[in-house]
Amino acid sequence: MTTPEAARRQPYHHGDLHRALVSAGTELAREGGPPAIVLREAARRVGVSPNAAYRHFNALPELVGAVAAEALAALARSMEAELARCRPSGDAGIDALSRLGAVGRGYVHFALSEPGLFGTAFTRHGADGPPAEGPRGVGDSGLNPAELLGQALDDMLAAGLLDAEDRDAAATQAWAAVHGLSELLLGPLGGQTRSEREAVIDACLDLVCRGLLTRRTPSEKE
Amino acid sequence: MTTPEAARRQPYHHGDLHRALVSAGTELAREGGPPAIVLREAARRVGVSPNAAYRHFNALPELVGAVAAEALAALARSMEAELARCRPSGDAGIDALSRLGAVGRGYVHFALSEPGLFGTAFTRHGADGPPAEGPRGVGDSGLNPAELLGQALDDMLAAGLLDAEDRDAAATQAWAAVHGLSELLLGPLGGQTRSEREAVIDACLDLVCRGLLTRRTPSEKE
DNA sequence: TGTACATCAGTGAACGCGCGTTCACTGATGTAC
DNA sequence: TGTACATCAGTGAACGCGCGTTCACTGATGTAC
Repeated sequence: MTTPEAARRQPYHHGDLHRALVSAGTELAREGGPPAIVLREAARRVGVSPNAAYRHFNALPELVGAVAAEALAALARSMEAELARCRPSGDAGIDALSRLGAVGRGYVHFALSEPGLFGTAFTRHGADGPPAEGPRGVGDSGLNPAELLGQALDDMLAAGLLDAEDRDAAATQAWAAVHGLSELLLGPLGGQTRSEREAVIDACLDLVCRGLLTRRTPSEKE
Repeated sequence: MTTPEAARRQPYHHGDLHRALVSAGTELAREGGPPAIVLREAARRVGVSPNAAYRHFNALPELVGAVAAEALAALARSMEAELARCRPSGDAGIDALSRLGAVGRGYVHFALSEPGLFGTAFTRHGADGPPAEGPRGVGDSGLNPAELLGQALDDMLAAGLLDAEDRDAAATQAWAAVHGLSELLLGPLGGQTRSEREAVIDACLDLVCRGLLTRRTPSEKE
């Protein structure tokens, strides 16, 4: 009476092929970085013919763009996870600094644990198409990585540790430091032990904090 | 009597095909980064059949490795050019800091002016083969980029601006900062004017210097 | 409640492309005698 | 000074591969009446 289970395993309509293809593409990116995002292989993994993808994406770059957004979201979640480990100390300044450090650690840890996705998040060959509908690349907090950093810097502003006019420059410099450290640890500086890496990360975050703090205009030191 | 010029334009033996292929590969990398380094296209540009390359390279990754060394050398030369603009002030400390800044500026300027080569210099998929014969990736001074940075840090040591025990960490942190800034300016922070970029670069180098200087153990402040 | 039909979401086959690499070969070079 | 011959550095043709993309198509869905 009933159709054999084996025969109905693959219904003609997939249901949510768009999402499935993005997931498969994300898995490919995780395994081999941006160049591994291949339309035919994504379709193969989903169990669908290659051309079916063209119902959901105009062309490959659009899929790559969607995967990049997914990678950015994963990065944001890694930063949020590190932020969640911060315990309030009662001192606004100490808390702001520890949150800034958490943001940076979450960033570098993500790069080290998911190098393929990390590379994809900042690929320069994503979808040059539409500017995306709705928020993209955001974590559970609804903020993307850049916004999470911005929030930490706002905390420092509120705590009086940073001048408002230095905020944007501080964002660039902090981002550059953790991004460069990530790339270096994945490349020319690879092959360190876990504890060596943690020490290097801490030292780097420390340098950024000291650099930001010593920028304060002397007249405002309290 | 003489063979027509047109007929002898392409002698059977090229003369220095190895070097010619590396040059062509470098040009490809300049135009499109690591993925643009394609054996067949390099041979095409040199005017030779694709398989001729196999007299000089075991396989593609070996050519990529040779191009990466070329890219590192170009990076070293950019750093040397910036170093050459430093004029001695008479004060060893000021000179050391200005040389450190020059190293960093040369690095970032190279990334911005030759993004394809910059990406190739640090590609993680070079020749996994022999460890290279003789010095590779060195500039006119005979030093590679990492060694040029090391030299600048040694100057700071000599000037009493840096503790010996902090040297290696300082190298990592300075490298990370300029490397990350380079990637950011080429990617998510692209589209700035020339003067905006220079200001960002100066601010970033400034942060690194202040971060390094404030690390000195208080007891040794003179 | 039933049915015709527009629309949607897939399939199967094929296209042209450029790639890395290998085969058997040939033209040029240089060295021993 | 001349010549045989080993060696070197190229050629031409072909291989198999996997890719992005397009074509005409068909099976499933849902809606108007």
